[in-house]
Amino acid sequence: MSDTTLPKAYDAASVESRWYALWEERGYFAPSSTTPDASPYCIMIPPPNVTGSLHMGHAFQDTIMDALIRQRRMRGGPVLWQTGTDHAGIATQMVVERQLEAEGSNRHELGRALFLERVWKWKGESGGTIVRQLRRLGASCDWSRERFTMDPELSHAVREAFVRLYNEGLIYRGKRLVNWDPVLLTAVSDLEVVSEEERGSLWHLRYPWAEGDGYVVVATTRPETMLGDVAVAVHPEDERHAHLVGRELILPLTGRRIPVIADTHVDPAFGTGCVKITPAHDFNDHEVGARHGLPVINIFTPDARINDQAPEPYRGLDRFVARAKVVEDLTQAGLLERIDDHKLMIPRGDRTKAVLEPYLTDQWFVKAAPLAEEAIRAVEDGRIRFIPGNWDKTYFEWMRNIQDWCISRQIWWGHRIPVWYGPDGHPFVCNCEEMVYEMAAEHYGQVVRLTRDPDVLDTWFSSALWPFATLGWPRKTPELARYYPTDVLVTGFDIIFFWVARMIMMGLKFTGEVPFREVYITGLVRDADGNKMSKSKGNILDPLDLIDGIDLESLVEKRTRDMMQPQLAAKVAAATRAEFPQGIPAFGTDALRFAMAALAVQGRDIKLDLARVEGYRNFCNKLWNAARFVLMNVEGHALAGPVEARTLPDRWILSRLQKVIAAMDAAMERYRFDEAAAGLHRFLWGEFCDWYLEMVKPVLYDDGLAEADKSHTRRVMVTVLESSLRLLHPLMPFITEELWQKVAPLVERGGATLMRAPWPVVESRFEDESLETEAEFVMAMVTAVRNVRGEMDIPPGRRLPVLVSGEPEAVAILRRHEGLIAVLARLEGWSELTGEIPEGVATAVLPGMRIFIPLAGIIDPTAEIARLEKTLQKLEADLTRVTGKLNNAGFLANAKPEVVAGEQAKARAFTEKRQVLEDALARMRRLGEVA
RNA sequence: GGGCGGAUAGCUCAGCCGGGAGAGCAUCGGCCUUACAAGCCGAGGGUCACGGGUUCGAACCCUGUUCCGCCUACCA
Repeated sequence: MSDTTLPKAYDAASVESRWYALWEERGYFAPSSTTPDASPYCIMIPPPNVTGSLHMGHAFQDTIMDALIRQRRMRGGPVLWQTGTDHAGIATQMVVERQLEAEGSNRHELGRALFLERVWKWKGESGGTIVRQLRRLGASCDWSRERFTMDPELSHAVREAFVRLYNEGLIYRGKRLVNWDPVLLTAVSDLEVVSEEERGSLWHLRYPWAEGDGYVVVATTRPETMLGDVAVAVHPEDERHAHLVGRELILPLTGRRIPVIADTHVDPAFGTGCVKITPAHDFNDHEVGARHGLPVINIFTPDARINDQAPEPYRGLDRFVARAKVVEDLTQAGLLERIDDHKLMIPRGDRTKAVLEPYLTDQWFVKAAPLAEEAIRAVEDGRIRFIPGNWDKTYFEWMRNIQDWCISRQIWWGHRIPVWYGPDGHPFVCNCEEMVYEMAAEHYGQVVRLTRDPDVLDTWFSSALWPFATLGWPRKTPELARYYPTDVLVTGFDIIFFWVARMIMMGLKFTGEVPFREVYITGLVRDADGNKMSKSKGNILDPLDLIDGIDLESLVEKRTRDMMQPQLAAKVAAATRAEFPQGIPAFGTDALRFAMAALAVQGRDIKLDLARVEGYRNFCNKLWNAARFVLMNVEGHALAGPVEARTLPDRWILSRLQKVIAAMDAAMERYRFDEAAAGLHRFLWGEFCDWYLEMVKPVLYDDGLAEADKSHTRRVMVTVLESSLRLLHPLMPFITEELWQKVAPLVERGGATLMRAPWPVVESRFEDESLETEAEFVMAMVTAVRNVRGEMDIPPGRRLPVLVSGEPEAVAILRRHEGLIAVLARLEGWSELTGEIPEGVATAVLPGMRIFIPLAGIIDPTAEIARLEKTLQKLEADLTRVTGKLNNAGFLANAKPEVVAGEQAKARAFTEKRQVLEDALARMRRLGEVA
């Protein structure tokens, strides 16, 4: 097969497999600059979970990042797409713990060191998956700079950040109520709590007076916590209860005397207006207790069993068992007033789904408010811009009410907190383990044993440093100087608080600058029904399965494997069989990427429509065949020198190309990837293929035409294709590279890779507005004839003669391009109408021109009458609307002059067209009667 | 409770600064026209959720309502 011959159909798999490895091998992903004064451009990838695998959200966001990166790279500046992975503390630890459980072991049996060894081993085994998948997407990130959040360099940055914040008093340790996961046995931050409404009960309990008869009724959704009650509160202005304040109650089951206190926290309108106060197990109660100097009685063990603070019968019981027993015992004692059904928000851990408990423990916190101040300002004054813009409201809302951030986790996989305690518990905080002993020796005047804090840091603490830590911070590296602040962050709204806000706080704190100038917030990728994709729903799609295709059985097996809730497997399997009876065909990476871009509408989630992906696979094939056509038609021919457009098609397509380049630039600038994709699709398919290549055929196939003229057309044809490939490359890297390698050398543009070819720029000398108008008229003429042909069911092969009459300019255009029009409309010939309109013609009307197609003998008068009536009907509606406007004095007085003129022109054209159609209709009716 | 977003063709979605409602898919009709049947040429299909307002003119601006989604919040 020669260089310029392509297979008949595009085969994504064979093309894609060739290019990525070569790009990577040759170092094309690393920053380099072809244009010395071009400014640097940098995007930090949101590091995916190192042991995770690629999902649709990654495919979506990575496509967008890669498109931005590839475009900027082609523009010539140094471009860095910093990549890497995250250690995902809790998630990864849980996976390994589950493995141990399956082996009948657990992490405590193994011990910390061996357990960590085991996690590292798991990271080594499964850690390659997601980066391999990222490569399949064509992501052109700089693998030579790949980072992992637990790399020594990054760990050093994490410790450094901790030490600096600690020394400034922005990190502190304190005994606080935190959200406690009794399954995982660790504290989690507010953000890791997912609260959802669940059905529960509201128990109304009677607390008897210590002195005298009677009781107070309090309501609770967690009766077991009454064992830790220390007071009952009423609102200070609640007249019903004012006289009770200061009296004492006997807390049932414990016998403890507890006071009635007054606090504004109580909502007098709710329930009885009396609230039980449990400072150790409720965030609000904790504050109330603190205000009133009440004791804090913790009744739970870390795994949420009742501890020894509670009466003997309850000790050791699980919280829910204890709940049942408390309720039963109160019932026995006649102290249960009633039970109401009640909907309430249940806080669960986002990983374990366990019901969390407010729990009193020693934890490390970041004092967030001072950091938030500057972070708020950065968005207010525009140093950081959210796209779409209204996300800043979400950001401000959270930032202005920010709570201190609990950063310590009682797990093992993560950055260990750089704090050591002396024999008396004095903390030594230091980035370096050796130095900390010197610090301690100095403090105590002798060498002492130190114990390191056992906890690790919240994963997001290290993620917050990602933009600068990956560039070498705290060292002052050239990379940091060059690429920081980075240009744009592309991420989902679900991690604005977790990650975006914290990067901004930390970035400003440690570098004095924002970590990125823009934040492009993407929507979520949902399934065809609009549901969030999740393993438990069984509606996950693996991007690679859209790329490579997958048969039904494998898909079912994949979706039902390793399910957290195996009982759902049958349902998932059935749904999968119903949705994909044939499995999923292979669409290829480029088609998937193009679909992602086309669907990337701002501020909206994506419902993934596989038909759309399929459509863009077809687009790949279309492009492939267009290139095939071009190559076939230039093979063996010399191309003319500089581009010189002589013919209407050549001049038209070049002019259109300039507009597409401008539109593409504008769309990418505004992060309107949907517009970018739609614009290229329309141009290449709807204009280049449907019209230009068809218009070129009569030129190339005309034996009477000089070779020199054909040569110019060939040049234009290749030039436009070559430019289009460059424009398309950011969205469809593989097919464009493959084709460009064959096409570009023909116009002396070849190079080692399209990745580093220059980005197209508008050449205004090719723009030609009036020529475009003329071309549009030509196309309208062709369409008009085709329309008649289609409606009349005249075989496409049948050549038709036409008669025209019209304004001289219109006829002149027809005359100038008669050959072209004849081929495209399959005309036998044309002549200007002189005299009467013959009988039995079909009529088409264009601005300034009437076209009559003699169809005597083959025309069906009934069909033509119907066609004309239909056209007329539409026209009448248009005309009524337009004349309505023109008869409106208000419109004439207020509308802009050009709008009025436009309406007047429309009215004239519509009136003229109506006349022609009415005449045609009359003639056809006569013919119908004769027949 | 507060905030944000959505409702446009059968489906998925565009519609920019207010000025003749669009695309892809699906449907219908005709085509193996020598790049492409993963294709070509045509066609049909819309009470722009509903009510009011502003305006000469509203899918678009204002307002109210309904429905759907998401985020957020301390009602025991």
